[in-house]
Amino acid sequence: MDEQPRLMHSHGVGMAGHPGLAQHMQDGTAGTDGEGRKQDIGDILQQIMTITDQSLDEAQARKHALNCHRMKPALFNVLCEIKEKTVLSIRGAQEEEPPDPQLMRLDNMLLAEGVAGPEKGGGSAAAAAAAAATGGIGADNSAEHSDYRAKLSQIRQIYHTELEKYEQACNEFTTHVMNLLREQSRTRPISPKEIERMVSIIHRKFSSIQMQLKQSTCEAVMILRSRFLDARRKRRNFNKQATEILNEYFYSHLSNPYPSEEAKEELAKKCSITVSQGPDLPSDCILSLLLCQVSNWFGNKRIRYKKNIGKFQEEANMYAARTAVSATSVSAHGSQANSPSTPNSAGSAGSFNMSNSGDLFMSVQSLNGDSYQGGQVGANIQSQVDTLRHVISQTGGYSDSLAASQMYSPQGINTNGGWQDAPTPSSVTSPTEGPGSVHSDTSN
DNA sequence: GGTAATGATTGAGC
DNA sequence: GCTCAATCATTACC
Repeated sequence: MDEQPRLMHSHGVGMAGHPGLAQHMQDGTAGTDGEGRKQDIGDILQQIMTITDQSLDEAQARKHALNCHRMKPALFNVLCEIKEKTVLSIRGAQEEEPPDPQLMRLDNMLLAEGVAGPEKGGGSAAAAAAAAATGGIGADNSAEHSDYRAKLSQIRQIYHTELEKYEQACNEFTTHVMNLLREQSRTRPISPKEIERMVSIIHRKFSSIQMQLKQSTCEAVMILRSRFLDARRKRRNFNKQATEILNEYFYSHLSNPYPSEEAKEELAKKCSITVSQGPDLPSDCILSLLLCQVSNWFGNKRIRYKKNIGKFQEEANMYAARTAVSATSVSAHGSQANSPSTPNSAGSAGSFNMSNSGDLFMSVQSLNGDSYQGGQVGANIQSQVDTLRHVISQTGGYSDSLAASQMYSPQGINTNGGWQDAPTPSSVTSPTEGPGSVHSDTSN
């Protein structure tokens, strides 16, 4: 063994910091040749101090030599003594810490957003809500929805990749440190508890890194969310088709442009509002948003129409004419008996007047006995009645005295500024009401 | 850039 | 809870 002589004749190292070792030397446990032993110990310590500077093979050999050194037990005892003293200072640091509330919050959020935990279309509700809010009536929302999901999925992927990396690195490092400590336990006193403690320290360090990752991920999700959800005011105009459908309904129900929940739903579907939603979407949430859009539209329309009827006249004419045409075709193919206000009626209504109009409404009611939502026939009749009202009001042949103009302009709007036909059955009154009063043909 | 149109929001009233 | 009215904020058009 070449190492032995080198160990024995290395330069000395001061022992001032190791009184325990001096004690060993004094009490003769390390031999009788005090100076020589001192030199030995100095050499050993020097070897230990410089071991990291050496190559791996060299260090390995040196380590082996040190382990086999006859002074090793003495050094080990000294180290044990030192440890006895220092271990007191680190005692108490082993108490288990309660779970970090911030970490719990982050975990919960990531779980709620679908970033952490099993992938089940997490965040799709938010995406759908965002898409519905921003895209609104039209086909764009599904695109936005998928865009949101794609980005969320990207975040999720990055998060999991990084998390995996951290965990792997943590495990590797822990294993490495454990091996190192076990190895070192041959030359210095290391208890399994200490190894355990070291492992927990490493885990804490890595978990703090993980927390940073979680925090960054949460921030990314929040930014993504806000970009979609805060865009609620970033409105988009409904597409032309949707607007036409809504307008058609509005002008064909001008006397009572208050669609019921079912009608709104129907309109939403008609307008292709139905979001192309995944199987995991909460449809009730989407539906309520879409219905809200329809309600908003009608609310805006009613007010704006009422405020400036003249401005909407042309539009009203157009839709009225369109409805009349469609009603004609419907009645041509349908039962005449069921359509008292078919275009034929309209044609004969060249001499349409208010009283007739009132009678007509009553007959419509007696026929249908329901609101416009009551059924297809009722809806057709209602549309035709409203159309007739409008067409009549627009025909120049009528004198100013003709109440039709009062009916249409503003259509069904009472002196209080509201549509006279409150959607309550009680609003259906005697046909002998005064001129200008519009009987509710759409009583709910 | 100015302006009209329009979807959304808000607060009051019922 | 719904509607109205006012308003905001954005878009579309010139």
